[in-house]
Order: sequence, then C-alpha cells, then structure tokens
Amino acid sequence: MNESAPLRPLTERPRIEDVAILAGTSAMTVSRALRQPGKVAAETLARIMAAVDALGYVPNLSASSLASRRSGILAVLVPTIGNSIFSETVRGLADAVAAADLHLLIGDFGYSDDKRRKLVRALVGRQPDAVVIVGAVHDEAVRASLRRQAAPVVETWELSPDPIDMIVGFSNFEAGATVARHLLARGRGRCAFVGGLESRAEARLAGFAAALAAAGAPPPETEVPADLSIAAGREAFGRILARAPDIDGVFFATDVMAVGGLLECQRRGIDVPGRVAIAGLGNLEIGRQMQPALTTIEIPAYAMGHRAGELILARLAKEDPSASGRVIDLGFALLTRGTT
Amino acid sequence: MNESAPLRPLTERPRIEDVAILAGTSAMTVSRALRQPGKVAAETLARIMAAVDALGYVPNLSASSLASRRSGILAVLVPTIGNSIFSETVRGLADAVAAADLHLLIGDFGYSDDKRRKLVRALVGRQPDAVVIVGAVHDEAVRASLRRQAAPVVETWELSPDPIDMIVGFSNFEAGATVARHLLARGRGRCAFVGGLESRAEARLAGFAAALAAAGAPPPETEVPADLSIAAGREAFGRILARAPDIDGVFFATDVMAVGGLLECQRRGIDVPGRVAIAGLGNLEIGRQMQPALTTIEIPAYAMGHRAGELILARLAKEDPSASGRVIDLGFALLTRGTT
DNA sequence: CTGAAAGCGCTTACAG
DNA sequence: CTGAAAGCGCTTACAG
Repeated sequence: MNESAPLRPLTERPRIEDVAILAGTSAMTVSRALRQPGKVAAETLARIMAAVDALGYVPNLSASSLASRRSGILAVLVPTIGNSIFSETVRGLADAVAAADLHLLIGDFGYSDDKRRKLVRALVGRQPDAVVIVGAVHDEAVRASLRRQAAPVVETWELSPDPIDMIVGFSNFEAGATVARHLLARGRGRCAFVGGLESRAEARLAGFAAALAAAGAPPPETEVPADLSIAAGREAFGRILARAPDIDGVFFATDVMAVGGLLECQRRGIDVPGRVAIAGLGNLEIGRQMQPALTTIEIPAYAMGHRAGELILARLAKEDPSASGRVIDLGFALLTRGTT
Repeated sequence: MNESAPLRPLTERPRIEDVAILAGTSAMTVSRALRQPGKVAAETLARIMAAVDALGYVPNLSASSLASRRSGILAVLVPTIGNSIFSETVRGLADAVAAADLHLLIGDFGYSDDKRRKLVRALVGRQPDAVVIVGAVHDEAVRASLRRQAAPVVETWELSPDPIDMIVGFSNFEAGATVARHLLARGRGRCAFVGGLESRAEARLAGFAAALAAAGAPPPETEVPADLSIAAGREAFGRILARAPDIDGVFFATDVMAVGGLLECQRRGIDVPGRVAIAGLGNLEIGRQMQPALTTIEIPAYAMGHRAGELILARLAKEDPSASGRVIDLGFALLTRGTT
C-alpha cells in the first residue's frame, strides 16, 4: 500500500493538500504552480495540473485572501444598476482591469446616502483591493472609513477639489452652463431645468442658472421629476408648461427624461425646436435615434471607468502613492442636433 | 500600568482581539456580540460596542468565511449588465434577499460561453452561498462544476426540464408562438423574425415558426442583428424589407430592436400597423412611450429574480433539498397596443 | 453568560 | 527548484 489516497469523503471540495498528495508533492509547490508556473519544474507542473484537473480543484479564495492580504476584489458602488449610462462606466472599468485578476463586486445604493453608508461598511469588510464610486462622496463618515483602509479609492462623474483619494470626472457645472449658453445663442429667453436632487444634477442646474444670469436672462423654472424615466420627463415637462406657458428652452438632466419631453411635445403638437428647444445629457442611443435627434451633452461615461481602472492598476503595481489627491477632468462635448 | 493598550501600529486595521482587549473580554465574546447580541450580557455588550466604535472595527469577512464556511456571497451571472431588463431581474433578486446578509457578486459574461466558463470558475473559488444565472446553462462542464459545489443554483429566463438545481422562467417558445398567432389573427400572412443566436431568442423563433407552420403560413424571414440596439433593429428591418418587400408582420426578440423597426418605418413613411405590424418582447418603457405604443410580450423580469431569491433563502434556511429539480414557470402576457 | 483550544485553507517568509 | 513551519483573523465545538 504505497499509494496514500486522501481519506476525505468525495463530496467535500478538494483542498490544496489533496492536490499535493495526488501529485506527490507539497502544498507549497502546488500553490506556486498555480500562481507562478514558471518557477516550477516542467515535470512537477504537469503532474500538478493533472491532479488539479482530476480533482476539479478550485482554490478557496477566502483562504488565499486571508493569507495574502489581497482580496482580488474591486468594489464598485453605483447609484443604481438599472441605468445603462452607469453600466458604461462599469464596462470601462471592467475592460481596464480585465488582465489583472480583480473581481468587480458591484453594490447598488439606490441613490440613498444611508444605503451607501451600509454598503461601504459591508464592502470594507471584504477587504477590497480598490474601490470605485460613481459620484463624489460628501458624507464625512463614509469618507473617513474609505480613507482608513489602505486601498486606492477613485470617485467618478464629478470633480471635487478634495477627493477621498483620486477622482476622475467632468464638470457638471460647466455642462449646465454650456447648455444654457447654447440655448441663449438659439434665441431662447425663457429656460427651464428638469432634474433631481443629487449632487450632479444640482451642479448642472447651478451652472445652467449661472450662465443664464450672466447673460441677464431670467432664472430657470425648475422641476424635480419623480424618477429618471421617460414618463417622469413627460410629466415634469407638462408641469413646467402649465406653470410657465412661455417657456422656450428646456434642459433635462438626463437624455431619458429629455426623450419624455420630446415625446410629450410631439403628442401635444408642440413644434420642436420651433416653439420649444430641448436638450439632454448623456448621449444615449434613444436620443440619437429620435426624430428629430436630441441635442445633448456627451459625457465620458466609458472613459471615466476605464481611467479609474488604469489609475488603480498603476497604484497597485507601483505602490506609488504620488497619484493621491489627483483630480482628472475628462471633459464633455455639446452635440448639437435637431431639437435645438 | 493596568491598562494594556494594543501594541500594533494604529495604521493597521484592528482585529477582533484588539476589540476584546479594549472591552476587557475575549475574542469569542466579541464575535458573539456582533452576531448574536441577545446571547451576551447587556453590560458586556455595551462595552464591546463602545470598543468597536472607538476602533472603527469592521470584521474581516475573508476570515469569517474561512472559519464559518459561509461566504455571504450570492453570485449572479448575467449576459450583460448594460441591459436594463436583466437589471430588473437583479433588482428582484436583491430585494428578495435584502434581509439576509448576502452580498451580490455580479459577473458579466458578455453573452460569451467561454467568458461564462471562466467566470464560473472564478466565482466558485469565492465559495458563494448561492448562484443565480440569467439563462439556462447548456455547457456540460459548467453544469458539472456548479453541481459539484453544495450551494443552491437557480437558472432563470428559460424553462428546462433538466435544471442544474432549480429554474425560474417562462417559455420563450410559447412567447414566440403567441406573437405568431396574434399576427395571424391580425391578418398578417408574411412574417419575419429579428433576433440573435442565443438560446432564448432561438426558442422564441422556434415557437414563432412553429405557430406559423401550424396555420399553414410560410416560414418567417429571419435576420440576425449586429447587437441588441435600436440601430441594429433599424438595420435588420431594412435588410428584411429589401429581401422581402411584401413582409407585413415583424417580431423582434427584444423591445429595443422593435423600437428601431418602428422608427425606421416612421422615417420611411411606412404605415404601422397598416402596412407592417410590429411586436417586441420585454415591455420596456421606451416601447410603451412610443407613438404608436409597441405591442409586446410582458415577461416576469423582476418576478424571476425575486422568486429565485425566495427559493435560495428557503433552501439556505431549511436545508431543504426537496426543491431541487424544481421548474417554476412564471408565464408571460401579450400586451396588444398600437403597432399591431 | 463566557472563554481556551483547535482549525478553516491558503501564503509568506525562510531555509536548503 | 522544493518544502516545513508559522500565521492570516475569524468561528466552531466544547467546557465550565
């Protein structure tokens, strides 16, 4: 009886030791073979790989995280996974880190600060190797708990002079101002804004209002939509028109709502852009495909995620803390189309 | 010197032992206090909580996973996170398991079987407590590796007589047949189908073709779109019309593409539904808001996720394996609207 | 109600 | 190129 087969029941998952026994080597060497195959003799490697296949061995990542102090997790916090424009950012991030083996652990905080706080606590417990957040974090408790851990943190979609660690975004304020100047240039004297209460929409409104004021135009009518849907855009537009029938230019904080505004105009027989000009933000496909096509602010949704991923990889590789405090402005572009 | 402060540098994350020392108790009791506060004396509990707050202690979940053999992870595999209808399913799932503390680890396999295989390997290493997959898995290697682990697995969005473990879906075949019968009832004799090559779209096409054949109608023209976008729907519709100008009814495998078909008709001045009837699947908001509104198959996107979550919780709670092999059909509904 | 001991399955130094 | 020892930070039984 030279062969010492593992005595554990077959229903249990094999451990590294089981592989080692089957391959006639040690757990150490199996571990090395799996992570740095070049450092193991070819023949040993072959025996180990055969054993891995035979047993269907998959390393227990909880154990390796614990031992190596690297979790392999990239935590991603988004306001909502149901929004395709945020998923562009996630896609950019995933593409950027595809080579490194980091898993994206995606948490959805439903636009709620309270849920975000809980999510951060939960994620910190998983010891993420890095954290990416859609939106800048303004809650001091959350900022502190993210700072406390050593992992790089990238905020996105906004600019802030004081990032937790790094931030990659664009100026929502300038985007709003750019739309206002565009509407003014199109001869619109009575403008409105439709958007929610989170910080990015507020910054767009602030820029929009500032540029109107600078031109001596009246302050914008504003409406807060029920959510970010087409229907909410329709309804908000209807309320604005009821309140201020002379409105001739509307900036919606997102394209989806702007499409609602446009469809509502078409339903009511309101000429766009003859009577009312409409602009959105996001350059989503639906806006591009509408007839007339929607004027919009194109934002670097994919690029922000991709750049965030690159920053993280650089930091993880070089242990280079010099990037900390970095603020990267990726800009935006006004796409003038049929609705203005 | 009675007070023995922890000697570790403050930059390192506190461990349970640090909390125990500060609270004047043992690691065991801290662990218990955090998980089953009712089993710890009120006074001890208060001291522990104060210590937790003072140190900003967050348990290392890699260590607890390893020790408890529960990861707290619910692995979710989706074809793409960029599709809002799949995120409905994820939302349903998240809502169902919100009370239990399970984190959703979402993996995106980009509609690629190869990427899905890798993803499954990676996820299995994280020892998920449960797995939910959008789509049935037909790859035998993947099925085997999911079966090997003890965790419950729920497939969704399809029905299959032989699930890996449990499956919650609807009949894509019947959905296709229902649309065909509806178009026939509307007097359409020359139908077409636009949809991709994955199993769900194929089942819809099979049902669509079968119902046409049963009625003695000619087999459908079919077009495979470049992707699932509005633009792809437009282009596929254009190709169909070029090939078969007498087409009078088109079923698109998803609403987004169907909207493309509708917009293309409007651009070309083709009367819908007078000359061509159009139907989609998904009951997405954009289809509802179009003018005319899109006829569609409403599918239980949210409900499938929610039910999957309930099945998982039941299994996790009762260790009840009787649900295994269960096939749950949540059905669908034809919503007849303006385009047919 | 509380705690000392053992162990979860890996990896990190270190030695050879 | 390979391996024995120690330890990552928790929880599980068990004892009291």
